[in-house]
Amino acid sequence: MPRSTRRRPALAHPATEEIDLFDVLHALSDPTRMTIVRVLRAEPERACGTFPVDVAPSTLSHHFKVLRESGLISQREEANRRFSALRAADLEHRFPGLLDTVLAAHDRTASGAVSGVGSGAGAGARVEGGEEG
Amino acid sequence: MPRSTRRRPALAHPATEEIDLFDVLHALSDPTRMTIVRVLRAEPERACGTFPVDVAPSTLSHHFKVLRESGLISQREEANRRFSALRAADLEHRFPGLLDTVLAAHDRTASGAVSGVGSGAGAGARVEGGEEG
DNA sequence: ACGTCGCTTCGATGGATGTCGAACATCGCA
DNA sequence: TGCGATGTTCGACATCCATCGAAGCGACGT
Repeated sequence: MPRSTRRRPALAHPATEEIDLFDVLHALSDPTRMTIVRVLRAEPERACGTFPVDVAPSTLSHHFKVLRESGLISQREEANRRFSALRAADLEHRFPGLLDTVLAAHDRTASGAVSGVGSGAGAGARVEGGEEG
Repeated sequence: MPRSTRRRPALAHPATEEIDLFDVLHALSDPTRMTIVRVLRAEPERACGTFPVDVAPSTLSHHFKVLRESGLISQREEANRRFSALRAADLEHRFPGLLDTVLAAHDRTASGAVSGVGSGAGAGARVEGGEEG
């Protein structure tokens, strides 16, 4: 048995045509998850623990699961790290313009919120999502 | 005191600039409310009880309240009837293209679900599309 | 080998949510 | 004035949801 990176059940992602609009809207209606999506939109990939959100690891894991099962993100395992990426192309194919428009709407609301995205100084930097609990 | 059509506290609507994206997304993430919005998009105004949804009157009232407080619809009282209308212009002003894009996404998923609601508006309000990797 | 790191799963918890039925208020009509 | 239509509010209820802490598991460094 290969002891490689495949012990746990392979991460389940919905196919592009299976992506449900209500799931997407629901996933996007949470500030923490919106922050994650926004960060992911500025970077091709990122490890789970490096997002500028202020929640417990278990909570973060839950949010990633919601995002993944909604089809918004994909996750890839590498060693003991899990990298997430926005399924921008799939989303664009399934719901043209949706992601851009929603993200633009959020930008308009909280303009210039995601600090340090792309600079690698994300850990510790807080964004606008996370204190509403 | 004129005991005319203003006994109940006037219906509270958020100002255009007060409309919250998360409230809108959450309101739209419910199938019943999505149906209401879709119907309203094809008609300028409609009485509450005339929507093709299959829920109890009290439940419907709840959904209208959610929609109104999210800023998606406005409600006007006339006699003992309450007419609802989509705040399309306000939404467009606040979040350009959002409503059209979300509705188009839903049309794409379940085309022809709402009886009598033919896709009326919705053409080309797309914002800067095309960017994914 | 042992401990640490990264992340998940489990169990619990408090709050929000969708749903209903019953009761209430307003208006129009006979 | 009484009744039916329209729609709301209230109370109840089951479910979902975001959150946390504790425990577990695989990978890696010392």
